[in-house]
Amino acid sequence: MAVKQPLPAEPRRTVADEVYRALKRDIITLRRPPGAALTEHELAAAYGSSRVPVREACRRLQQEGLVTAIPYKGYFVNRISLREIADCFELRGVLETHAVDSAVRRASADGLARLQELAAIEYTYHDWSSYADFLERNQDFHIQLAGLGGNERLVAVLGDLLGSMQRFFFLGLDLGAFGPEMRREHERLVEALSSGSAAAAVACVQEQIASSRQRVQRALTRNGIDLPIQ
Amino acid sequence: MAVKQPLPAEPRRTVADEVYRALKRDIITLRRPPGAALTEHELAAAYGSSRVPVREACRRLQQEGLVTAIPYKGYFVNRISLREIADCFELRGVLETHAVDSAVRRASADGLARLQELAAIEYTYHDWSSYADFLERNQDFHIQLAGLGGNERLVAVLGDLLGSMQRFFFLGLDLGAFGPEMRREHERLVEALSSGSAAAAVACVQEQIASSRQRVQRALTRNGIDLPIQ
DNA sequence: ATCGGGAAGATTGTATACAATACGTATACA
DNA sequence: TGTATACGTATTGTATACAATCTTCCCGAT
Repeated sequence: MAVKQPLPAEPRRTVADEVYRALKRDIITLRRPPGAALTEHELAAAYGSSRVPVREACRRLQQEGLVTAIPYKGYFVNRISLREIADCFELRGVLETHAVDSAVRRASADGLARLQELAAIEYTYHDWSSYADFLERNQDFHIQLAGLGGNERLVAVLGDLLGSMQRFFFLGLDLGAFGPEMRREHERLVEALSSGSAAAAVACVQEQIASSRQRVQRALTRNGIDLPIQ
Repeated sequence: MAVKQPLPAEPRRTVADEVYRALKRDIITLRRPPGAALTEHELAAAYGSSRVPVREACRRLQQEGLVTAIPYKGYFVNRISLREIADCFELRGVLETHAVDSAVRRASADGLARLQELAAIEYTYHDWSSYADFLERNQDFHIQLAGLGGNERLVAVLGDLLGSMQRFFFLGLDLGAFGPEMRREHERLVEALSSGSAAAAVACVQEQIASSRQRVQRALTRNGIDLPIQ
C-alpha cells in the first residue's frame, strides 16, 4: 500500500509557478538581459496574469540570486560580474566535491544506473533550443550526482546555484562542439564512482568544473564581452 | 561624494518584513514547534496584518527551509529529524571550512578587528532572552567570519543555513554554562587567523562546529527528546 | 541662473473580495 | 451495512482596488 506522502517535488500547476518558470527561463537565456528593469505591471501583461503571481515569482527569483528588488522602485535582473562568476564556480566546486566524495561511499547501484542515463545527453549543432535543453539536462545530471551524496540540504542549495549559473553559458554562446567532450566527462565520472575510487571521482568532478569555467571564460573573451570586475 | 548605491542590507520596514522576522523568531524559538500547522488567516490575526504580507513571509521561510507549503492545504513548520541535523552540520562544516581557509589569505586588519568585537559575547545564566540574543550574536560572528573569505554567494547560503539551524539549539535548552567556552573558541579562532596559519584556523573552526554539534546531541539525549531518524 | 517646493505620475505595498481546490461528512442507494 | 456521490466548509490561489512611497519635472522665489 502506497503511503500518501506530501511530495515536495510535485508540479504545483499554479499561475505563480508558471510565471516563475517562464520568467526564470527568460532571464537564464538572456532574453531579459542583466541590468534589465522589470515592473510587476509589465510582467503581468507579458505573462498574462495579475500582479500577485508575478510578485511571488519575483520574490523567489530574488532569493535565488537572479533579480534584486528595490522597494517602491522595481525589480532588476542582476548584473553579471567577473567576481560573481568566480564566486559561483568556487562555491560549486566546494559543494560538488564534497557531494562526490560522499557519493563514493553511499551510492547505490540503482542511483548509479539513473546517473548513467542522465549522462547520455547530446545536442544538435547550431540548434539553439536543443542547446538550451542540453544545459537543462546537464544540470539534472549534476543534481542527481550530488543527490548520491545523501545530503538533501546540500542538493537544494546546489540546485539554486546551478540555476542561477545557467545564464553564464548563454553569454558568449556560439554552440561549439563540446557536447561529446562533456558526455565523455560524464561517463568517466560515472566509471570512477562505480569503481569506488574517491580520489579519482573527486579529481574528475573538479576537472569537469574547471573546464566548464574555462568554456565560459573563453566564450567571454572570444566575443569581446567586457564584464565589470565586481 | 557618496555614490547612491542600492544597499541590499538596508532594513525594509515593510509589514511583510516584520511578519517574516516575527514568524521566523517564533519558529526558531520553538513557540511554533516542528510539525505545527499554520494558516494564513490565523497568522494574519496573530501578527496584525492581512494575508498578503503573511503569504510573502511564509514563502520566504519555505525557501529557507523552515516551513513547507502544500497547495490549497496550508503551511507546516518543518519537523526536525536526526538526518536533517546531520545534513545541516555537515554542510555548515563544508562551507565554513572553505571560507576560513580563504579568509587566512584575504582577511584585512580591519575585518579581523570587527571579528574580534563580535567574538566578545556572553550571556547571563538562566536568562532566556539573553540566551536568544547570544545565539543571534554568535551567528553574526560566523557570518562575519565567512565574509572574510570574500565569497558573497557562500555567505548568503551560510546565512540561510545558520538561520534554520538556530532552533536546534532551543530543542534541549537548559542554559548551560558554555558561554565562556564558546567565547574562548572564538578568540582562539581570531588568533589563528591573525597568525596566518590556515591549518590552525581550519582545525579551529572544525573543532568548533564539532563541539556545537555535540552540545545539540547531548541536549537531545539529556532531555529525552526522540527525533525521527529522517 | 540656481535652488527649493510641490504636484503629478509611476511603482510597489497592503487590504479585501472572489475563485479554485481539497477534504471531511452526510446521505442516498444497493 | 458498505460504498459511492454530492455537498459544505476550510484553505489557499488570484484579481482588483486603494494606500504609501519614490522620482521627476516644473515653476516660482531668491
